[in-house]
Amino acid sequence: MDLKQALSLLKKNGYKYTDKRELMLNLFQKEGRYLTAKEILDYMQAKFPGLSFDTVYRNLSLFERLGILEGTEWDGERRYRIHCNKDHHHHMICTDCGKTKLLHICPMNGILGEPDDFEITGHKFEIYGLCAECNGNNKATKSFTSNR
Amino acid sequence: MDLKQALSLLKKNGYKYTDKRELMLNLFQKEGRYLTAKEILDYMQAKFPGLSFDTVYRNLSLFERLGILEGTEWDGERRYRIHCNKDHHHHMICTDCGKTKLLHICPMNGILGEPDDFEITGHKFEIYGLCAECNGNNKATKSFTSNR
DNA sequence: TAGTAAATCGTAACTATTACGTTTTATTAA
DNA sequence: TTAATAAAACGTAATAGTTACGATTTACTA
Repeated sequence: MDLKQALSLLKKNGYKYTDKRELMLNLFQKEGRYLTAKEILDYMQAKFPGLSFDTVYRNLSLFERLGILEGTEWDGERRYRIHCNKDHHHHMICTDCGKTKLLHICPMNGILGEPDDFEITGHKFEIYGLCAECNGNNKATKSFTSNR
Repeated sequence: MDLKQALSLLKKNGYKYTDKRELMLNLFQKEGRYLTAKEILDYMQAKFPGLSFDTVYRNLSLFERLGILEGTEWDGERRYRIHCNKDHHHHMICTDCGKTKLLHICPMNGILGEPDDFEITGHKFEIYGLCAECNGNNKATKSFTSNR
């Protein structure tokens, strides 16, 4: 998912293209990792000091609904990243910085037939850990690339 | 995990056996499904009107630490169930009532070797859906078995 | 360029969870 | 059996993440 696709998705569904949304999408594009609402707000307030959580959360859920972002949760906090354009995939996730590695395996392939007394609506497979940078306690690598 | 095991685990680690803990463990034992802190509090306040969230949460985290309970999260809420004594397992979970089915497959077996630039610390594989009872919108089945 | 529907602001409310000083209670040992 | 004490629970407040809402601003359209 790149900005052009996101833009046309917004337009197609009758949503407006604002400078806040542009900055937010740019951030996700640039980082390509899972971010928390707080991280997003902090980053965006550098450019838009008055930006509120309402705007961040509203857009996060809109973008997720449109398939621009994909979300998950760990350590009791919801996180989002730009949607990978792959058909169906899972992630290996660094729980420290949110960076991901694509997994090319889906455990659902090993589930033989749906049990007749249970209607499957979804599944989750994620591997958690520490990427090389975070494992080395290199705190500097956790900041936004734009701040380097 | 049954009550006797839980009891000896508490004793062995120097924790007290109180009537609140007994009721709480009984509830998990009897239900055998994922419960939220709120559900637990509601149930227990029938017997102990003054029971506080502090007690519920404190014991939940203690029981999880001791391996008496196992926890997960969905719909933005943390949930716990009595620990299955199986070695390593995953669950198919009814997101409506919290009932589970044991899965005898672990996707980690399909991961060939650990990538050298990522230290794996954990993983999560859960299948979500609706059990037969909840799928039939039979709301009555969602109450505690003790209240039937 | 005016109208309007959506987005944002500023802030409050809500929910889940954690924290803490005080009181009560289970356990241990005299 | 009782006294000592360490843990548990109570009552309540604080915190964190998220959602909600009326008023204002802004992007889009006709």
